[in-house]
Amino acid sequence: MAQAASPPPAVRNPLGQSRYGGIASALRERILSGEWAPGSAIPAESALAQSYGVALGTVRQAIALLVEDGLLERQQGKGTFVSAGLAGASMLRFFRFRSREAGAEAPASRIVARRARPAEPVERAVFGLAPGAQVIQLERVRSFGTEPCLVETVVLPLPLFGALVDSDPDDWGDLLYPLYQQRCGVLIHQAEDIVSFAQLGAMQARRLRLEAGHPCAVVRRRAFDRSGRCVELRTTRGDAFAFEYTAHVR
Amino acid sequence: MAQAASPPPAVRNPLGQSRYGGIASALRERILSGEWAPGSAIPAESALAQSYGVALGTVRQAIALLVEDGLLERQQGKGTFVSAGLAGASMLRFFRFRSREAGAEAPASRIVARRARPAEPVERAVFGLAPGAQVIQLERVRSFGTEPCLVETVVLPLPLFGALVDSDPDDWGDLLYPLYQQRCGVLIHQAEDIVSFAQLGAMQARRLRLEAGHPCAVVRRRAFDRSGRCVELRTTRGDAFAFEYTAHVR
DNA sequence: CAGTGGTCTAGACCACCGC
DNA sequence: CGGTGGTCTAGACCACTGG
Repeated sequence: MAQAASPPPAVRNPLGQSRYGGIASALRERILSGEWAPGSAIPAESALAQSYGVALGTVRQAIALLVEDGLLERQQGKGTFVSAGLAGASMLRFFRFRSREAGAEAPASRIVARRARPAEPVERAVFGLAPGAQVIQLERVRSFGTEPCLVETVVLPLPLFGALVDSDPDDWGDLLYPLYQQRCGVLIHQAEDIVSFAQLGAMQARRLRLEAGHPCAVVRRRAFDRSGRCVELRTTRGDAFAFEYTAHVR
Repeated sequence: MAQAASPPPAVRNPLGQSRYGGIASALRERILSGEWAPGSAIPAESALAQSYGVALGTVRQAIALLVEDGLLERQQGKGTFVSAGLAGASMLRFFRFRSREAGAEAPASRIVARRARPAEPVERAVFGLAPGAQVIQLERVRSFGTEPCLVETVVLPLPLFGALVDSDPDDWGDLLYPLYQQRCGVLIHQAEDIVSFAQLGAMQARRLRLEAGHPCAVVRRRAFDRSGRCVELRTTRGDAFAFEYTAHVR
């Protein structure tokens, strides 16, 4: 019995879904809607249990689902917090450059090109864009000190990232993901990388101060926001001999 | 039932560990000891709860831990089963060769060398071997049809894999992990891969029908059994330009 | 200290499976 | 149908965090 008073806030559960599943969905929507900012705490389990009219354990199962999704994080004795998303320089995990000693790890970033253009069919598909929609394409060089180490091509769907068109890239800082969040309200939540090897083209080689045809590691990334939409396509290239990637299998 | 009365079977919990943690450890030991064969069912949750003298929910939490570890698998309405370990061509789940479309089939395997030798210091360390202990080293070529695509060097601690010394490699089949399990009772449970880039040596190049110095992708794998011991070191090399590796980021 | 999440209990009923 | 895991309840106490 018990759904308590009468209408618990928008949880229609017995539709093929468990009650905690319904509560998880409801919480997910409230998180994505921005009701609780990333990094802030959601109400206590006991409060949620009461407001949804369920037992504590049920709300705990709902939260467990969202924790597994990476949307929430628990902290014993403190509370349950909205995840702050993928932080900084995750791309550098893949590359080991000798400039590893110094404390300041993130290499500097320089935008060398930016333009808007019509989305290609593949891009329309992954971004879910209508025919005729546009994308922003960025070319970017990352360097340790005076030494360039990575070149990147970044493609973003225009409707979402329009704020980037009008601002000065020199003000963007070294990391894109925090920029996405602050300027465009887009929080990168997870990504899929495909690693392969190729040879540098003339332009890329010049930017990296290597010869054309030099072996390079290529990381093609699709990045997703918290709702699972793909919101960024990125291709990163760097010296193959400086590349190393660690993965855990099951 | 039985053990109920007073002393639950060997669960010393209030020592920094939760009760379900203690039960999980106890179950882990019983699984690793072979009390229940891989693929078979463990006792029902209710039976375990009774025999350990705890509530159902507690045993469920213990089982959840082992499921997360990959040691157990639940099946609704049927039971909880001991995991059968990393199945067949797990190596190829994560990297593949573009020359092959749709081909989910494992490439054929040919052992081209096998010898026992003293373990090097690094190997003694990762395998936990005593000074003077030996290892088996295998050289292996994997091919699609008549076309070789991968060369592998596999190093195994001898005490565990002695059964492989006396048998004929032609009888081994294309996959090593099932062989380990059937001949040596070793079940590979998880692994760590390190991907990097190098150039082929003369011998490797000849086996792959490429020129020496040709760019190659290198995957160094450490594989672990269910108790977390490292039981295999493997280095796989193949044409860098046919290589592709997929990884999920958080 | 009060508030949070973490652990645990002893029940109940449901959904699924195989016979 | 009986047995399994899956969901849910309404309590209780513990361990950690912060003021």
